[in-house]
Order: sequence, then structure tokens, then C-alpha cells
Amino acid sequence: METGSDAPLDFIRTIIAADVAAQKHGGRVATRFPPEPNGYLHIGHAKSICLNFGVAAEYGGTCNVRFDDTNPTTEDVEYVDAIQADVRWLGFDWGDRLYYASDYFEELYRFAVRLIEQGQAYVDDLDAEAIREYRGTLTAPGRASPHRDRSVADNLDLFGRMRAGEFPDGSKVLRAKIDMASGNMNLRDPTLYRIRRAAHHRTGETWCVYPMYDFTHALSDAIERITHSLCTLEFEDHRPLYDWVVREADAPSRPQQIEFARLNLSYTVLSKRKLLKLVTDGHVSGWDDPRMPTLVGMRRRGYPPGAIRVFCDRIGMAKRENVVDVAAIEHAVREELNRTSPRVMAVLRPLKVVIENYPEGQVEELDVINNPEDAAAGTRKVPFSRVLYLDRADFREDPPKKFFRLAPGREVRLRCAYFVTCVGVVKDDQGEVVELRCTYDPTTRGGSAPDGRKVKATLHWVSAEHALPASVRQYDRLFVDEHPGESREFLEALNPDSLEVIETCQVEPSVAGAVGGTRYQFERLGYFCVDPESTGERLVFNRTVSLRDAWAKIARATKTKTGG
RNA sequence: UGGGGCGUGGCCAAGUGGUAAGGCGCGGGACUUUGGCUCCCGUAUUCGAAGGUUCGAAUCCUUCCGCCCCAGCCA
Repeated sequence: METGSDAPLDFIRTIIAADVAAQKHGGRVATRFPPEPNGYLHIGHAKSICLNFGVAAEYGGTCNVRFDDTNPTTEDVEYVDAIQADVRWLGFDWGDRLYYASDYFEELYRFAVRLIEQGQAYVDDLDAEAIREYRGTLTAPGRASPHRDRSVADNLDLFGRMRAGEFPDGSKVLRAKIDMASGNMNLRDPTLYRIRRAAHHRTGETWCVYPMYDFTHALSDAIERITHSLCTLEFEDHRPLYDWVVREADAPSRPQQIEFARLNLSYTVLSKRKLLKLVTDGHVSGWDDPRMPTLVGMRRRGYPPGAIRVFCDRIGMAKRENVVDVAAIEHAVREELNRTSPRVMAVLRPLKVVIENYPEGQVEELDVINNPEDAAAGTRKVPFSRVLYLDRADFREDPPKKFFRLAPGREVRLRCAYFVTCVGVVKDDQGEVVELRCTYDPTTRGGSAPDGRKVKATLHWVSAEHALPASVRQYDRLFVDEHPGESREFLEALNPDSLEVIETCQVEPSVAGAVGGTRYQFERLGYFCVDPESTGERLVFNRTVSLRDAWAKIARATKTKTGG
């Protein structure tokens, strides 16, 4: 089996490799990704998707996509469409193996009838509250429902009438007859079917009884001849029930459930309930808000799918509770973007600079390198003229130690252009610097001095008359707590500064007409992606992730040292 | 003695009786027309704790401690 890597196998791949070697399931590997269409996919799902599709690919098997759509009251087509788009975007292909648990409803119903006939399932008239009371507690055994010993004939009749719609919602359920005294709560006669009059997004009004997860999932896996059913840890004590269902229903195959630890990310929330709340309460603009850990959010933010896959590979697979540092995914994103993003110059907060000895009205088209990591990316022309914009952050009238950007009397390089020296500072009535006067050295065209002299800084710039105005949205972590929800309500840990909109940006003209989704590196600033809301009139960029910033680190360290 | 899991560096994570991989982060250095990238170097005498077995233990045994999950007609 070619895995293309000499990395050690994780525990799941170890099991599967052994199963393949032992010819279990005939040496076949079949996995599935089984989302419930009641929310958008997030980075935690990506871990599962990469696992299931990855394993299938590595062992010459298949991976199905199957919607676990057994609860019509919370599910919606909006989600089934979005989920498919996300899996595809992530880079995986399920071929023609797209399934819905709802497609199995008739078959599932027959399995339920079989269990009834075998005396292993019964119709219970207890209401939800009574069932809970009868179930007992974690330390006390449960009691049998008074209807537990109904005859097979009665159960068959009742179950048929449940399906026929003779009983109101909630009035009856079908339960498995297992063990009311089991230490495993899942085995205390779990509910198999409930009555629910709700329009299902695929089956409409055809059914008024819907099967429960444990019953549906196990049998769906078996119907699809799944060999390895990979899920998260919280289903570990469902495994005995999973096994019970496929065995007692005499399902067409016996898949093996294996559980792994779900992904947690620092400064991030990954529960459907919390993500839904962020959306419905308007703390973010939607599921695709670039601050969201959803795949749609990450896509809009500019994260490349390949980086997400690399991240999922790197975090490993184990059963131990984990919180992965959000810096790890940012690293993977930078890694890919560094390799692939064309560089461009953009000034966030413009500071006007006049090159005093540069001829008025002259414009030069300078050759600027597109990507130093990729020679094939070539160069582009960028206009240079007498009036430029630099970023305000690149000038200090009174430069602190180790600040080696522009300052009065100082010479720096303008990237791929000329060396310039600051010869004057213009201030407004408030004493704020509004303009810099510089001179340039015509012999340094392209950015190097014939006499070999060096400068300590290279700055990005744009030509004032040629630059395009743009808005830039800079994102920071959505939560200020490393583990939101741990020490206080998660909403209280929301970062008030998670979104900074800068309307003053000036971008070099080569980006004109860039369409939504286009990625760039703004030199010295970070990776940015054209937002879908961007128009020909008004460019809008999302900052995907900043560049690593050694100066920021020094500045921060100095600040704290001086107690500032 | 309810049941089921898990404890290896700040965060992930290999290792399954032969003397602690790797990644992220962090610190230092080299290089540099991005304070980016890249490249070096450093970062657990120790594997939740204590006993025990063994020539030898993170790996085997015992006891203890800690953390997570389960009482939906959710998945």
C-alpha cells in the first residue's frame, strides 16, 4: 500500500493495515463520512473527512458520503448542498457514492419488524419523561417498562399503526429489548423509532416515524458494506449497541466501529450549538464569516484547502483529549501561500511621500518580481512616480532602537525601485506628520547601489496617482480565551477587536479586476484574498493571515520591558 | 467497585522490554531587495504518582491520583 510517507501509522491505520493483511472483509476497505445536515462543516469535520477519504485512498478502498438525515426537525437542504460543496472544495471525490440514510427508511423499517418478530423490540406507551424515570441513573439500574412484555403480535400491530399515523407524536416509541440493568445506559432498552410529524427534506410527508441514530447508523453502514466505521470518542459506549444492532438484525455485513478524539482548537469554538448561536445571534456575519472555523468561513478567509489537509495530517490521530494550537493551522496556511501566492504591494495607512529630485510628471514602469519562491512566476510592471505612498508604520520621526525603517536623514530601499533618503517632514497644525520629503538616488534603479552600499530596510510602496483604493478587513481570533467556555460563558470571551476594517488602503494597479477568491501576498504585510463582495468599483480584501513579524515581536518585548 | 475511555516537553504526537522520532511554539545564530522564506543550533536524564519484576521499563505487574464521555422520543 503506497502511503507516500514514512511517517508512523496512527492507531486506526495500524488496525486497518492489519485487517487488510489478514484479509478481513476480503481485504477490502470501505469508509464513509456521515454528516447530519443540520449545520455547516467545520475544521473538526475536516479531520474526519481527511481521515475517512485518506484511509480509503491509501488502502485502495472507497469512501462514501452519507447524510445521516433521520431528524427532520433540525435538518435542511441548505445544509446538504453546503456540505457537499465543502467536501468537494476540500479536495475529495465520492464518485457516485452519495447516500442518504433516508433512502434506507423502508429497509430500516423491515429490520425493525424483524427485531420485533424476534422478540427483541417492543412498542412502549411511556412518555419521554416516564422513560427517563424508568431508565434509572448512572449508579442505579433501570426498571422494565410495563409494556416491555407485549406479545410479538401486539408489537407488530402497534408498530404498523405507528407508521400508519394512528397515534399522536410522542405517544409511542419502538424500543430495543436489551438490558435495563446495564451499566451502559445505551443498552437500557434504547429507543429505535419515534413518531414525528415533520416534513423531511427528502421524503416529505411519507413518514411519520423516524429511526434513531444508533439503529440507523449501524444498519446504514452495514447496508453500504462499510468495513471501518470511524467516529469520535463520545460514541465509544455506543459501540456495544452498534454491534448489537448489526448482529441481532442480521445485517448484511459487520462493520467495525473505531473511535478517535475529536479536534479542538485553541481560541476557537467547534460545537454546532455554539457556532449556530454565533450566527443566529449576529456575533458574526454568517456561517461564512471569515472568523468562523467553518470550511465556508475558512474558504472566504482565503485558507487554501491543501493547507487544511496538511494541517489534518500533521495533528495526528489518537484517542487522547487534545487542544491543537491555532498557530499550527496558520503555519500550514502560510506554508502553502508562501509557495503559491503572487506578491503585490499595498499600503494600508498611506503616508504621502514626495521624491523632491524626481522629475515632475515622469512615470517609470519598473520590473517587480512576482514570487521569489517561484522563478516561473516572472515579473510585472509597477509604475513609479514623484508622489508615492508608504505605510505610516514604516516611518518614525524618533525611531526607537532596532527600528530600521525610514526616519529623518535615513536611507532605505523601496522594493524593486530606488534607494530614498528622508530629507524633510511636513506636519499639520496638530503636529501630526502628513507628508515626507525624500530624495532618491537615480543610480539605484531596481533596488541596488552600484557602490555596494547597503540599507537596513526595504519598504513596500505604491505610486499615488496610479494606486487603487481598497478596503481591507483584518481578522484576529474570535475569542480572547484560549479555551472559550471553560472559565466563563463562551460569548463573554468574544474578542471585541476580531475585525478591523481599514478603508484607506491603496493597492498597486496590477490587481485591477481581480475576482473574488484571488489570493495575494501584500509584501511585508500578509496574505490577502479578494472577498466575494469586492467589485470593480471598490476592491475588498480579507486578510487570510499575517506574515510572521519579527519587528512586532521586538516592539512587544521592548514595550513590556519598559513597563509600557 | 455504575459503565466506557485517556494520562509522553507550552501545544499536538511517535514509541508497545534495550536506554525519549517528528511537527507547532519558543530562544539563539546565518542568509536576505519582504524584519517574509530558507538554513543551522538549542529546547523532556525523563514518560500522571508510588512501589515491584528485570542486567535493562514510557513500554510488564500492583496500588493510587487526575481528566474526559454516558441518564435525548439529538447525532
